Amino acid sequence: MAALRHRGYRLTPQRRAILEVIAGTDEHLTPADIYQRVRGEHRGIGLVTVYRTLDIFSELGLICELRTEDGGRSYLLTRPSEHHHHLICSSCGRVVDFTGCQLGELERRLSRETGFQIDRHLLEFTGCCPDCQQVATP
Amino acid sequence: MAALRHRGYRLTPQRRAILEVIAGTDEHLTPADIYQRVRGEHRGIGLVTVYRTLDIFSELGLICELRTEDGGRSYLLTRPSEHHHHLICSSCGRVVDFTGCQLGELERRLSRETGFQIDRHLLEFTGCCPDCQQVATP
DNA sequence: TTGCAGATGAAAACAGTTTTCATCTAGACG
DNA sequence: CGTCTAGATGAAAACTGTTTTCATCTGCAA
Repeated sequence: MAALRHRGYRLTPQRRAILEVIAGTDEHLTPADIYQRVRGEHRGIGLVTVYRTLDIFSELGLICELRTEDGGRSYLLTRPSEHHHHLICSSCGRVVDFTGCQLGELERRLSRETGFQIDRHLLEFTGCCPDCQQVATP
Repeated sequence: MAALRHRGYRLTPQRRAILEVIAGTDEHLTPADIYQRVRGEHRGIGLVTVYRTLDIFSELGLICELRTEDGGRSYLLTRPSEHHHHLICSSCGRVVDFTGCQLGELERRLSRETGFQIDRHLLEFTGCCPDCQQVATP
């Protein structure tokens, strides 16, 4: 939260509430989800504010944005602050972070072969989490 | 194109034109791009038809959909029909396919550690292609 | 040919996101 | 403490990309 002030942003109750909601769960939430949850304790808040705040948080690296397959977006508290990727349950939407992608070698190979100067990558695994496997196959 | 008929879809001039446009370039095109190009030779076509056709083609595996960072989508002829990923130039948008991601071991590790039953993954490298590097640094 | 399921295009509906603008307020300063 | 103001907010409107609806058209099997 102090990060906000350091960058010249104000610390408003709305922003505090939004961050609390995101920090209070390990699900990934869409802007609409967040809007609804924040409204519980903060009646008059507008969806616009949620969008604006998410932009700021994500620019500051406090939260991390992920794109779902259908083009929607959702947000998640940045937990491991290091470089990491996501493992997503296609059934319940649960997201698990993992580190250690070991793509350095592949990146070097591609760079050599194509001449691209590679500066980032996106890796996502999708599957069925243990809980959902149980439900699916009784 | 025969793939269409085999699956019970009709072979219409609109569909032919759309596939031609996509096959005629190695850029990835958004629905709007495709619409515009097809209109050149096929005046009355509607954007709706483009959307519907893209859905079909992509379901048939003729083209492959990719999500851009800003949530948009674009399409590309499926060139290597095997499992492959993309290397995208962040400057000009050029897309290069590559195979051989060697994520099998990582997938097994994750599966073991998290209990997820993993069924697919998404890997994308982003960087600056050789042409754009030259333009950027003269 | 003919018949008709499937395909098309126009317009309207929709969902998610961004802009605009008048109003409000966090917090720096006196 | 108040005061002041750049920055923040909320409501409504605008926008963008996509999907639905529906009346009309057409590829193609018989």
